[in-house]
Amino acid sequence: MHPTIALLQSSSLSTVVQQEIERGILSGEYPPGSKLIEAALAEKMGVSRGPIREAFRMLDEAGLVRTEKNRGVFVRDIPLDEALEIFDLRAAMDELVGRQLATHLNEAQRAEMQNMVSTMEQAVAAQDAPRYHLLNLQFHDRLVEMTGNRKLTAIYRKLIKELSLFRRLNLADGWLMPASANEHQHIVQAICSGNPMQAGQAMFEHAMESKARTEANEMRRHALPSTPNSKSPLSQKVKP
Amino acid sequence: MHPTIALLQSSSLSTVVQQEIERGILSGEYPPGSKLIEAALAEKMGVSRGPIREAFRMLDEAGLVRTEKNRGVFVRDIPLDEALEIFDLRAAMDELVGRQLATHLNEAQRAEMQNMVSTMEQAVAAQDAPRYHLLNLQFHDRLVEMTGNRKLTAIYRKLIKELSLFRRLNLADGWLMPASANEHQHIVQAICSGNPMQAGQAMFEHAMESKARTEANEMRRHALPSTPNSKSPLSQKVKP
DNA sequence: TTTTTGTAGATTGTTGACAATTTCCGGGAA
DNA sequence: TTCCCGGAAATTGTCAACAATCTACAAAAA
Repeated sequence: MHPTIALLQSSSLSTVVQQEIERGILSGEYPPGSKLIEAALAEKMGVSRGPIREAFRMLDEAGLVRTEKNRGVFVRDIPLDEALEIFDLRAAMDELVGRQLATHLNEAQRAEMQNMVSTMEQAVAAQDAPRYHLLNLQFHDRLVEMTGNRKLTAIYRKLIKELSLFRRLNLADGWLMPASANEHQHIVQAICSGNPMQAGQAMFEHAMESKARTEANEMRRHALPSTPNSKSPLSQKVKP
Repeated sequence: MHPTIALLQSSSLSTVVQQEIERGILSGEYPPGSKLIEAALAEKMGVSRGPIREAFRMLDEAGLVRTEKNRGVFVRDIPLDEALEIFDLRAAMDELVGRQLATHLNEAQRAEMQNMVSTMEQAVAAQDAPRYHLLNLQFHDRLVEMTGNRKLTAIYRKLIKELSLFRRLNLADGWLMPASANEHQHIVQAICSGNPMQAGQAMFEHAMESKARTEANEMRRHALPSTPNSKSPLSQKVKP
């Protein structure tokens, strides 16, 4: 079946609107804290406000926006303490991933893992931080997916999306790339060794390293000036 | 502020409709697989279809219903394999709970935990299985809540709700109550000992016991006759 | 000056109507 | 009988209009 046809059959307007708004949020087009106006989005996407509102309810339940009655919906701004909580939760999930992969891993999966790791090492050698960041996300997402646990995969992805709303995340840790890459190598080794506890511990510690890095970044940033934000025509900054 | 006023300020129709439908689903009024009809629910609750649809989108994202385009929304029926996946995930989360509680636990929390355990032991002594089941849910929910990790708490509760949709869950394990109660005592001991690894392991193993019990129940049930279901005026059974 | 009040505009909350699709059911042919 | 094909009824998808609420700004009072 043609992909476009399949898409139109399975997805109503609410769904594609939801995906489009979600894309805008994750890409930074609608920054955290900004207000999403039903009428403006409806006109931009050429639909009425009904599907927009339904999409808002999905995004709210997914944790990407927050709704205030009679005031509107706003892109969520994850506070530091909540981000740290999410890191703890993700670490526990990653530990489970490591344990399960270590117990049943086939040859194709082993090859795929090592392939991803060497690709990331190339990015490190090329000093390509953005590419490394992307590959890192893909690596961990794929590992979770390889467990075959669909609920685990779904929730893990939700957590990653929420973490991406913690804006102070992505930058300024470029010089830590080699350390992170080494940890990945260690993870793959532990998983392939077939020792669940060791693999789980490697995953857990890697996740906690990521948490510690983020927290340190945040502490350092507390002394720096505030960053100005661009204003999108569809979103207005809410008053501070 | 008066509680009624605060309630009316925070909740729109979509929210109370969502809670009401959710209550109906979890209470079994709308059994898994049954179809939820917009117009019928709208008339029953005295609102138009708009809020009903918005509530449907929330429930869909929460995993309690499934939506098929142009066909309607159905109460989700969790298959056995997905239930087992959820058990694995919950075990990992419970392990995290045990570890965190063991590292920082104050006196009031310790007393509360032991209080809950002895209440449950009374229910065991009284052979009151329904009461024990309720207390068990409260015990684990409270433990998660005591970690202070809001995201963990929210996701844990979502998983519990989904598991309650796995209908073959609640019955026929009455004679295992003493074993479960003993495990609880062991959990509290481990947490109070301040050893994170031991506490985590106790929680993890308790959760996995629950998984094994459920799986064994399901295997046994495979040879039994199918159970007839009552038909609600607002929900129609979908064809098998 | 500072605070309060009132009004106009903007935005969200809700509803009912209409279009599109699916489901149900009866009739006819193999 | 069984299968396949209409057409009616039921149900969902979408939209536009109206009501309720909030926001912003200016005028009036302390």
